[in-house]
Amino acid sequence: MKNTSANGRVCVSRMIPSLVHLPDAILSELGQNCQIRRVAAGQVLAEAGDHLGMIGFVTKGILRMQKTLPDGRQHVVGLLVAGDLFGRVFDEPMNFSIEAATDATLATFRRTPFEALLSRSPELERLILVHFLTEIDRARDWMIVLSNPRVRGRLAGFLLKLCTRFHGGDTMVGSVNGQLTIQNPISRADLANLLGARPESISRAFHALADDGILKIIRPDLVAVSSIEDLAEEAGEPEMGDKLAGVIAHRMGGKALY
Amino acid sequence: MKNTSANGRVCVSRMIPSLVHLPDAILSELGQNCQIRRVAAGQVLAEAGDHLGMIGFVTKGILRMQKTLPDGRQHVVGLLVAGDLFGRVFDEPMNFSIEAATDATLATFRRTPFEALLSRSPELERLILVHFLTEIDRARDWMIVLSNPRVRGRLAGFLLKLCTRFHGGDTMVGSVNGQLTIQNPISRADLANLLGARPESISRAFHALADDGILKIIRPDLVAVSSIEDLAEEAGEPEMGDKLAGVIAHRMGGKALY
DNA sequence: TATATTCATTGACGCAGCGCAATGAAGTGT
DNA sequence: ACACTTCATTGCGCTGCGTCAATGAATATA
Repeated sequence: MKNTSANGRVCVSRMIPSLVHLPDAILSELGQNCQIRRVAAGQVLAEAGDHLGMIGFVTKGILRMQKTLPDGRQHVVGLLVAGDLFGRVFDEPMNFSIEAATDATLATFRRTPFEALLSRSPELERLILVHFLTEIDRARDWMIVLSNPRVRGRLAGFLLKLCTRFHGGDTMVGSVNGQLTIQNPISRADLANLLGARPESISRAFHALADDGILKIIRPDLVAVSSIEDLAEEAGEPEMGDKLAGVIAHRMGGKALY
Repeated sequence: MKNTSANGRVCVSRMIPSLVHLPDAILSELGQNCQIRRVAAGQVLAEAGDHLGMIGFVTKGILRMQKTLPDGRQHVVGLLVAGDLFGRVFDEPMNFSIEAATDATLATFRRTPFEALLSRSPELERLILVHFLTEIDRARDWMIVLSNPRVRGRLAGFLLKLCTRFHGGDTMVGSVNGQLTIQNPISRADLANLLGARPESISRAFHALADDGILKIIRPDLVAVSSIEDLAEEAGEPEMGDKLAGVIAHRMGGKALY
């Protein structure tokens, strides 16, 4: 299950592109502690309350952070995709459990050596700091999406987010017959937990959007968006529609949107 | 309006207790860039999209981070209380506007010197990093509260949060006749934007909790909690009730809960 | 003191979404 | 080919909350 790379340099900079500008010495040291780990969909990586002894970067697949509430509700507070980072840099226990939403590949580091390295490398610490800063903004952006009073609106907001942040290997954002296609990487149940709704409501919301001509449901996990502007309008972020429409118009093939 | 402290050491460590353990040299340097600023309730400190040229610590009062949506909805993504930090450490524009929810006092630093100091002081950078780590967890915790499908539940969750995080000078958490009293520092309208509801629903939720005997409404901004356990139950976090009940039982006078 | 303004509250009504339940569709194992 | 499991979809009744509107209470302004 675990597979330590022979060459730290290759391991780290290839698996985690965001680290590529770090000094060679740091990369090499990181590589010595790096372990590649593959996990299957549904596997639990950490439970809330655990003292997770590692820091992990997602290199492939999608993880979900969630909390199971006493009343049985399960709520997803965020998804982790390639390039994202999880685990606690310091001593506190995890506040949320982490599970693999799809088959995934991780690059993990034991916490203690990683923290030591963090203390010695201002570059790495700065990089991690910036990472968490953007993570805060993402969380708050996500709160805005979740604040939409209608399930339809939240779903539309999520689909827009798929187009921007969650594109890439797992979430295919493609183009068929000139139409934008979005592949949803997670199940209806996960989506329901993510959007604060029930699976039935998610299903109804999808078909409501389809009835309004905003998208076409090709498969349960694949939709073709007829009008990105209408989708953004439904999400309550019309300006995002114009921005995306421009980007998509100039995009060919599988290149990332942003 | 602005008032530069003569003695940096006093300014910084007195205004921002969390910095007290920093080396004297750093504190002194911080103090040279520190400006104390008082803002009145309702004042706008920054708009979304602004390149705010400063880093600010809240020393008194409450700020709210919010976004005005194209459809007119206004959503509060978080409150900032004494000890909290706002502004962008690096170059990106603000994603949210910041307004004073109450009269407030801030300790502000010009961004560029602050960043330079950050680069030279691993201690400060570590402190900031840890701060943002806890901020992420708070945002996600808050998402859990907001995920509660009923307005009553979200309100109960908010009141619990008042007991833990938002205690202190502005949010009086007191004890009258053996009952826990909670003073709500923000208006019904703000609360509605914070909890994703309308002011009328907030009002109804308060009175519904009162009808169920969970709390008594003394004034619109002051409630006496009859049973912290019931409140936690309503919020969907019964274990939090037990924890708080224990803490409150051992608490006398105005000492902070946590 | 009288008036205006802001905020909290309460009522009436309609609708969106939840809960439960049944059906359909697709994949898995024997 | 079969049952079995998992997931998506659809129907229906119920309820919480949004919406619109009016009233009350408290503070500010003249």
